[in-house]
Amino acid sequence: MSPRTKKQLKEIRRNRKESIVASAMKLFAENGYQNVTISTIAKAAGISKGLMYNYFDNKEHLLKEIIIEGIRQMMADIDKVDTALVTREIIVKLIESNFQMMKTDLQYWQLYISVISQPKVMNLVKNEVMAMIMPYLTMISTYYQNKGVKNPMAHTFLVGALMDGIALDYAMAPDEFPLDEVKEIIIEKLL
Amino acid sequence: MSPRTKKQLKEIRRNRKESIVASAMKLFAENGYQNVTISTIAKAAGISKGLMYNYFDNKEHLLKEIIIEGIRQMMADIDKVDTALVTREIIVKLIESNFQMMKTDLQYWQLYISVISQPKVMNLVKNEVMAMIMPYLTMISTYYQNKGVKNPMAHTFLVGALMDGIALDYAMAPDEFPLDEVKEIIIEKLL
Amino acid sequence: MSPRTKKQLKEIRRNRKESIVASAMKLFAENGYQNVTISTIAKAAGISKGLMYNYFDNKEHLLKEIIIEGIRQMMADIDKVDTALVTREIIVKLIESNFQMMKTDLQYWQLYISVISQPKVMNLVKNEVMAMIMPYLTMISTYYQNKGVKNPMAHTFLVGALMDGIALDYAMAPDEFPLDEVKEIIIEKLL
Amino acid sequence: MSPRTKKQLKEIRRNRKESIVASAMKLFAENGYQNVTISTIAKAAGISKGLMYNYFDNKEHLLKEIIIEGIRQMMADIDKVDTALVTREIIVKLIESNFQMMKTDLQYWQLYISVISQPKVMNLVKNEVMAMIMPYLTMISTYYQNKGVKNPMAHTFLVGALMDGIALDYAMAPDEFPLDEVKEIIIEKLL
DNA sequence: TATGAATGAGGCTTCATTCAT
DNA sequence: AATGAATGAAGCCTCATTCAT
Repeated sequence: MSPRTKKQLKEIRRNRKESIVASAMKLFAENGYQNVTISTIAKAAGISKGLMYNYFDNKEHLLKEIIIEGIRQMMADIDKVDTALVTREIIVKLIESNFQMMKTDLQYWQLYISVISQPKVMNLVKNEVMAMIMPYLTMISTYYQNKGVKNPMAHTFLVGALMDGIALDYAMAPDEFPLDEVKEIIIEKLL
Repeated sequence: MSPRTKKQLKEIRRNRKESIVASAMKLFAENGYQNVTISTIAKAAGISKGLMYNYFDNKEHLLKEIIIEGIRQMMADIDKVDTALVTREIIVKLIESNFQMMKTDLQYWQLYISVISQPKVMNLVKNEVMAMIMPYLTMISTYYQNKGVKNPMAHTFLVGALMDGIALDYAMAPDEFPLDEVKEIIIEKLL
Repeated sequence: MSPRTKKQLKEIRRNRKESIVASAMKLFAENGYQNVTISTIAKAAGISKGLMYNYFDNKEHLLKEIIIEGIRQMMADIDKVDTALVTREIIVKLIESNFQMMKTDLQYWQLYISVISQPKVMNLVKNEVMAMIMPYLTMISTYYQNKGVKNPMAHTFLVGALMDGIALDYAMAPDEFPLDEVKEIIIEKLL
Repeated sequence: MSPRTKKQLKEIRRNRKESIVASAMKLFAENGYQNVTISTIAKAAGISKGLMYNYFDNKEHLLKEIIIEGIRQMMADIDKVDTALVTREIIVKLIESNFQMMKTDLQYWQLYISVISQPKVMNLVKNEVMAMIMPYLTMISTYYQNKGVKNPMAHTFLVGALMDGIALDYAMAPDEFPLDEVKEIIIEKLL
């Protein structure tokens, strides 16, 4: 029998990788990075432990790739927002995008929260996360500056913390948290 | 030497337990629950590994007690706030208390955050945490009700999430986060 | 294309095998048997991991073949020495051949030494090695006998040990070991 | 029951450590460092895998300690040789000491050989081994200098290599190697 | 013949927990 | 009550070998 073609192999690898990432993301989000073993992920993905290392160098890299992949996907959404202008309208859109993503990608947000709340784990992906967040923080900061508030930086930190806190609480009890109403209050009172 | 009285023994036990909890809390907060060994805690508390199990059934129970003890201590501070009335003044005091505690007990907050952000771990202490937090959430809710806002519950959730988010971000970078300015904005725009 | 003749196929196999052996010998010598993976060898030989097993039953057999092949090659050189006569001149030539090979095939000597110094591994190739070395030991022994020394066998062992020791030390630090001067001393004092 | 006294504990540790070192030395010597697992050593020493790490930081440290301990013990013997003078008599004694040790501590020599012949392993203990050997090499070098040979360094290297080679061959087949006769030849022809 | 995905045993190490003293 | 030696179950990772294609 002849060996599989390059295309076939690529397809196999893509599928496997996706299934590993999906399993890992779910497990990491539910239990925290440190409480999930490679063995568990492998089992959840229906493959052997050893094969994990055919796709990821090690556990850390797996986490990193998941975080980065998540960022990339969400960016694809947010990037429809025009980052050049910083009108109130744009900022509102940004916030709304963020809320929308929390609903859509709950699991990813759970993971994100579980990562940033554990310094040891956060350090693994700090750079990537920062690179992702920075442009938006800059936009918000600019917005408050233009608006002429006394303390634009503090406003920015507040909004950032608020979004983190909402993610945290929403992820903890998605059915109870009144995401939309909270969003309205933010838009009304803080922007 | 005459044998120690029961009372003395009890006193020793209490002191020792406190010293274990103190050591463990510090270590957990600094390094994360998973990265601290029983051995390390014992050394820090000046006792042997084996003796630890004379005071705590296992590592998980130790964590539980620490979380609960931490909340109790913080509540003791807050309790000086009069919970019967819900004037704006009182709520401001409540918020200020909270910010004060973040500064004072940074380490504990770090631990608290890292715990609640992991669903599986959170479940271990959910009931206790909820029971202790509830009265304050009720106060805030009542306050917004009295104030006549359209959506008191959502406001309450927002304030709760905000405090969590601030704790999270402040714990992550205490030197950069403008705690006091943020507090002022909250009082001004959200209360 | 017409199907390759049996002869051609055999030729391909032979070449491939040689290329595997060459790659493996180099890698084993540089890194030690245990520190080289089948995967690495395959890559170095420009073939796939799976195909390796078409040429060698397993890693151990590969080592065995390498050792034996190495000895065969070196013997081929030595064999130009006339083993029928055992004049001093011939023995000197033998020793000089040996020194020459250490320089030329340093890598192989390193491997050889690392193999024979581990009893369990040595046993894998003991017979082959012995069979190939024996004739030369016999020559040396005969030489000392003819020379009328009191203890020809001991002299032979000494020379054998000396050659092994030189290989060992020279392989360990080829730049520092004064191979030529040492050779001169041997010829002068021991032959 | 009261806990064991410091003295008792020390005794326990000393015994255990000795038994581990003995098992490990034997196994390392017979199979080579890389072919012996911690698990095997533990089993041979009659203890659990985990306990190994109560006595040695890791496998490398275990090897190091064994090598160093072996060196220390042999030094204790050799050091009776007066290293200040370098008369022929002294050098002869040195060589004889060395031969004596090969007989007495065969296992250790086997280990030594298996270590120096594998670069990767040798690097772990290079410094310690060099420190051990250096003084004697210096003595020998001085001896040949005093004797006025043309090439004292080469003579020293030769003797060093010879001792290594003898250790190698003797360790490989202790019953066949004519240790004493070889020694006599060395003394007669090389000193 | 040829490929590389896939397996699974096994290696090193850590650590919560137990237990003899 | 107190100690720390001892255990054993994992955890991460590697790699020789197999197998579907």
